[in-house]
Amino acid sequence: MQEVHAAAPGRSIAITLPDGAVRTYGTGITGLEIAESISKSLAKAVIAVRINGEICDLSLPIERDARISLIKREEDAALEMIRHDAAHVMAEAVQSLFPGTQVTIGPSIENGFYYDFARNEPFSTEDLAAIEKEMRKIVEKGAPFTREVWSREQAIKFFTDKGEMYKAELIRDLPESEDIKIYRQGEWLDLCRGPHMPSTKHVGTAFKLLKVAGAYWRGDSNRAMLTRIYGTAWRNDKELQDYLTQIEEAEKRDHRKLGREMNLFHMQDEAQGSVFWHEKGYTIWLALEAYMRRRLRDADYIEVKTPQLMDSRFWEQSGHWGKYRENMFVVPDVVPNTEEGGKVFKEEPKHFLALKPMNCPAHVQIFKQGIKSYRDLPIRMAEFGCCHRNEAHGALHGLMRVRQFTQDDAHIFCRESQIKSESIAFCELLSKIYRDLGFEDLKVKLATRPEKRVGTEESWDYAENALKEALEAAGLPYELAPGDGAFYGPKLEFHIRDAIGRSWTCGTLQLDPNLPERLDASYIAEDGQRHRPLMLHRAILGSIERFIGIMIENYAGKLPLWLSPVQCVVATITESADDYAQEVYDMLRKAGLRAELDVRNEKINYKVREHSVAKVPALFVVGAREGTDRTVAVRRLGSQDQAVMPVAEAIAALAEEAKPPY
RNA sequence: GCUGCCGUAGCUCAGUGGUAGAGCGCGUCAUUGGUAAUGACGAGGUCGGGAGUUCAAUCCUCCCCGGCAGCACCA
Repeated sequence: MQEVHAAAPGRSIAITLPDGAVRTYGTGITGLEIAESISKSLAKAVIAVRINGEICDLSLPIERDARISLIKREEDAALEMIRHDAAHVMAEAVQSLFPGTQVTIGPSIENGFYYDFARNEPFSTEDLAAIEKEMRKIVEKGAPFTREVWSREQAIKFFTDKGEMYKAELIRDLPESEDIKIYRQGEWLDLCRGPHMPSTKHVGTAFKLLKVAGAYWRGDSNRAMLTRIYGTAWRNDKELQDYLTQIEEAEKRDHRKLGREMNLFHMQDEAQGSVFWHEKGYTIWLALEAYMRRRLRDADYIEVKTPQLMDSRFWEQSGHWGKYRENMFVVPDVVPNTEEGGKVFKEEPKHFLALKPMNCPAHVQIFKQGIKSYRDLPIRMAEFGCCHRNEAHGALHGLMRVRQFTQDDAHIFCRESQIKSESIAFCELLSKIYRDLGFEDLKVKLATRPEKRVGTEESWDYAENALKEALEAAGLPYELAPGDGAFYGPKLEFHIRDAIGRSWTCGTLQLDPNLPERLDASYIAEDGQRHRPLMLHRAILGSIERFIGIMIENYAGKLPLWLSPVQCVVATITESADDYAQEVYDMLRKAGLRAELDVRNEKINYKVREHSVAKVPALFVVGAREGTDRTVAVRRLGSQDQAVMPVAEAIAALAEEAKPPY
């Protein structure tokens, strides 16, 4: 809030600068005037002022003693303002080029900004060039941003009269306590919380409009679809260029592109959202799964396998039929009609089966077999469970969002007193695994009690605390996501970013006291009575499909040796080395390595290039010399040189390196 | 699902109201080479599907399917 403090006129105030120096000014002094009083060059460079920690307009009169710091363009804080101002400039440009377009909201975002417009005919990519050109004109003009405070009625009337129904709605919804602030830039004005830089000129030239997309008004799919224009903006052209290059580089890592190039998997229309794993991709899968099994076994998990297809009665009990059905694939339990050209089903189906969207209810069924004692707890029940979810078409995305996926799922049945130790053990297991798999860009969120919830405050305190302590014990930094927990319990979310900067949830830990109740799971405690176990849902990779996708991008396709589908290629230089190459290849296979033999009639340059492009980590080149000496010329991916060494030694070294992290 | 853009050979893409072209890949032949593309020749496409306009549609219009980006959803 840029509050204008009431103060006696003519009084002087003490301004504390970041270096601790205290200067005295008359009340109502502005950030800009302070800058001018220090130096002319500073006054020129400064774009905003931080007053008591809050970023404000340079023109805002300061009425009380304050700590201030002047913000220059070079600072990170400036970026956000450049982007915000760019959004305003874009809105002005759009309204001048396309009269009748309504403006709505336009914030700065990571790497740029957007503005949502309402217009009968949505914008297309072709409009971007013209809008950008107009923006440059506005920036060039350099109209000052000036701030006004209007009365609510005046503002609503003004925007309503202009036909700006969205702005009027925004104003109506502002809390009574808030000033209605209007920022002018030349002829144009907008409702805005601010702050802004001194003029449109300060936006600079390092911006670019990137894409157009639809976006719902107020993020609500029941409301109007607006047109959103995205742009990026930076301090200078170099930063802009770097960013654009970075986007290009990221696109090269896209797992969908690499998956095709490396022959890992494909997808096709007839099975949208499901993956055809090719041999090479499935090799990665199997290696990863085998690694996970070892980790799970060591952490005292048991592994199970549960049905794909279960009766709707079962899903009614679990609650999925009521709450999750729209995401489920439902199959009528009827023998199909075989008459040619006839209906698929002769009779209206009365009974239905559904493909499982989750593994938890099935795990509870296994838990319920026989009578469990408190001595059996905790039971850690794992499954590489294949689930189907009928995701919206627009949500599907390569391996990241699919309709059929396999979770490294597990449910821990335990008593309340075991939540803490189980959560700690889980976080430790997870961070060990993420480390092994090469993940550093990990974001952890602790989602706490939402407004609508069940359970007592004490149980929430206990559960949230348990998760917090688990994170701390595992040394994982985290952010709070207040109110984002499930209605039945708090949860941890482990987010990993993909190449293009999108964030995906992989691991998760959720506390669920609800499902055991619904499905009537119990154990016998010391008191001889039946008690409800608690359930922890947890996954580390999340979905194996998604995780492999993220790994491909994380490593830009250059997977560590133990996960590489082809670990070594033996490539010959001349035909005379064919027999020896075959021998080397056999030795590699015998050493347990995934090898290929390339005796094609091609030049060595060609072979080296091809296997490098295919991201094969090790290349054993053999010619006549190597055959005679029983050596190989080892060339590693990414290296320009090669090392000639005895074949046995080279294989032993490679085999050693190819051992999984566990 | 919503908005916009897109759909041409296995891949990346060019192109035109008169039923198509390049590079890579693939095949054959020649070449036997020393660490990121040897050369020649050849095969390969109902131009996503359907309907309409037209003497004529890959091209224009409409519908459908799919992909991409964002939104919504999801975790």
